[in-house]
Amino acid sequence: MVDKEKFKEKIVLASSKIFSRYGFRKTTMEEIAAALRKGKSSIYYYFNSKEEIFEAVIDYEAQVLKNELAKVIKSTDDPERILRRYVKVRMNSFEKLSNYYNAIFNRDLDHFEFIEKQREKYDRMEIALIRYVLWRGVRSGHFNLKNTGLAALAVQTALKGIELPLFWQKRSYGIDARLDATIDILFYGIVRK
Amino acid sequence: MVDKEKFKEKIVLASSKIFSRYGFRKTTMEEIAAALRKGKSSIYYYFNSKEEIFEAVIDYEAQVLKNELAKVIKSTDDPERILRRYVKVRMNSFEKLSNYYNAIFNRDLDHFEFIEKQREKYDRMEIALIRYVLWRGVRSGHFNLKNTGLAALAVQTALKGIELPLFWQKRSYGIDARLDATIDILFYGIVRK
DNA sequence: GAATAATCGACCGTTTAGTTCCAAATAGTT
DNA sequence: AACTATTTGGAACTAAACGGTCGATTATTC
Repeated sequence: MVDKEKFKEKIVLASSKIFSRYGFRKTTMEEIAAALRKGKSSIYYYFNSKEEIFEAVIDYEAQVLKNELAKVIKSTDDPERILRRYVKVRMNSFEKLSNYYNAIFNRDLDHFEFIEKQREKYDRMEIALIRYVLWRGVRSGHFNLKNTGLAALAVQTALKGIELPLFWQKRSYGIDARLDATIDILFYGIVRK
Repeated sequence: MVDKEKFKEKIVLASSKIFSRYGFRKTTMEEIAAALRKGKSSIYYYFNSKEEIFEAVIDYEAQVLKNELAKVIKSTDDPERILRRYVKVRMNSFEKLSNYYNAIFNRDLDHFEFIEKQREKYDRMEIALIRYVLWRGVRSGHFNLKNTGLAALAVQTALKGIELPLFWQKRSYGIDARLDATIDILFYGIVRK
């Protein structure tokens, strides 16, 4: 029973890779089982359905992302640099945790209820994080904002706007530079002159 | 009728990308059709089956590879450098033309007759190219070989040996350096001291 | 050696995907 | 405009694939 949980994690890890390569639809239980050197039916001893595995994968990736972002936030750097790093980590993590990313942004998966929940959860978390950064920025005099809650919402909306066109086109060189440029635009309306 | 051929090429181009992303099996006619903004059944006006499209894709990629390699061979560089470039172009092209690559090396596709044909064709072509390079190398005194035909066979066998382990593991940085190192090993038995 | 945990092959019902067919749309010709 | 040839795609067919179940079987634990 201790081992059972451990093996569930193994399944999540393996499935994460396969899902991220082929997507939910094209990934088969047989493949997941084969990756773990088990029979297909054995997998059902640990999870009740493919969907449940996917859900666990999303949860896992969300956790990873949250940890990465939290680490950035904790830094004692100045708020502007933190926000900058926050955006970059967010983008890079999404690249890795592509299932979570697709869950949040892909319309193909709309029919899963837990996806919608996850989206809301993600939004709330992100807004809270951003708000915290902004709040610290205001307190230290780096940022110039009246209502950090509202501002956090606005920043997140802007980030989402940057994000999509960035992912639809080829992930080529110079992505960091472009990211910086876009963040700059965001900043110069925020940073105290 | 002129346009028909043009559109067949469009299908090949589009399918090449999809096949290379998802493989033959996971690629659906619907996806191919959607990529070309056509109904699924319209594709059958141009090709008789999914397999036939795949075959055309392989042929196309083989042609591209052959051209790339031929260009290298034609260079007036010294034979050693040519052979070196040949190997690199070969490896890099394979990365791009992954359908052809998979057709040649993947065991999942063994059941297609035309794959076997393609393999043989590729082998013959490659041996001829290598032999030509070796022959020029011998003539110019760079290489030290009795029977270039036999030597070409040996070199190709060696290349195949390098190739697979190189592809199974992560395509990470330093691949060029490792390639050079491996080629060196091959060379020091060939190049005249 | 019984009891429990874990694995697996065979099977089922449903869905998917390759392919065919045909009618409709479109383009080309006279 | 009428007629023909080319091109398209919706609907239907069929075989295969897939998610999931079940009962039997094999490890493992006590």
